[in-house]
Amino acid sequence: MGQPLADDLGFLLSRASGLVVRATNTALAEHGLRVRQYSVLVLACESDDGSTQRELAAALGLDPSQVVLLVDELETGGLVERRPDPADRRTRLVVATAAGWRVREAAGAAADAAVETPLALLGEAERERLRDMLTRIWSAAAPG
Amino acid sequence: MGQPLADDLGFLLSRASGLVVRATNTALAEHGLRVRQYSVLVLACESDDGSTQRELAAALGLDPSQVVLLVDELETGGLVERRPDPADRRTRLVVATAAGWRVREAAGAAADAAVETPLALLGEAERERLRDMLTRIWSAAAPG
DNA sequence: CTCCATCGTTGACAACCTCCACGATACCGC
DNA sequence: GCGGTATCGTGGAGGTTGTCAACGATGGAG
Repeated sequence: MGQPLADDLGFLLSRASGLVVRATNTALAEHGLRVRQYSVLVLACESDDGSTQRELAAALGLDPSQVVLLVDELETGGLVERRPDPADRRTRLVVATAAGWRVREAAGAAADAAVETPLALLGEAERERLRDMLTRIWSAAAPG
Repeated sequence: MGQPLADDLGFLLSRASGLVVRATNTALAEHGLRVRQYSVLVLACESDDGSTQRELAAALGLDPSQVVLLVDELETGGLVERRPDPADRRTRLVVATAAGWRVREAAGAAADAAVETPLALLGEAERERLRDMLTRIWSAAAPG
């Protein structure tokens, strides 16, 4: 990390991230979700035939043991269910329920609105550029 | 948070942040520091006449109660000291010691090297642009 | 002098991260 | 088939972080 802390990308990254996560968390609280749970729910909605918990962990950058609890909570809330994988009896496929889809939609809107404040100074072109850079940071260090 | 999770800036931000923080943490471990402590140390080095813990908390985006422990640990390690503020007996000015400067320099080099991997795909011009955007995200929501 | 704001500090509690271990299952070489 | 090895989900331990509410001490305004 170079000279002024204000120029350190790692620091700026984590500070901005903390800010956005905090805003999102309070917005999601009305829907009974935290960001992590919401992320899992969204991923579950995205794959029609379900996702392995290992896949979820890899996509989220989390330890698989964390995903267990998140899916537990979502399953308890009836937003997601674990189905047996017909091709591999070790894995459980996580799929969103109808209720999960509804909550995901409402929570997504709330989260979008909440993030609008911190991102207010960025135009759509810049956001796209930011997305691209953040994705490349991930791909530069992730094994896939 | 819009449709695909991979396009969600909040998610991308926290995932990239986690990645970089993890890499930095392991690099700083050799110097007996964690990122948070390192951040405080750098800020302490930046201000000649010392910083209030409240100022540190605001700059870092942390709760003041967290700063207490971080400064405690740095002080125990002899990297930083709390001086009485001649102008205000409530506050304690945090300043880096000579040892603190040395460790900051070595740790900074290690951290720089560690972050190089995840940032490998970004050129210097892009990094500058990223810095600018992250700073604007912060300033859009921070009360200062 | 009184009332109120601010500073550092402490404590409690939840969330998160990291790592290790286990049983169950799959896969590969033979 | 069979045996060794790898992978999956899960659980637990221990440390770090985030959030919030208090407290005593001090400063500042009226």
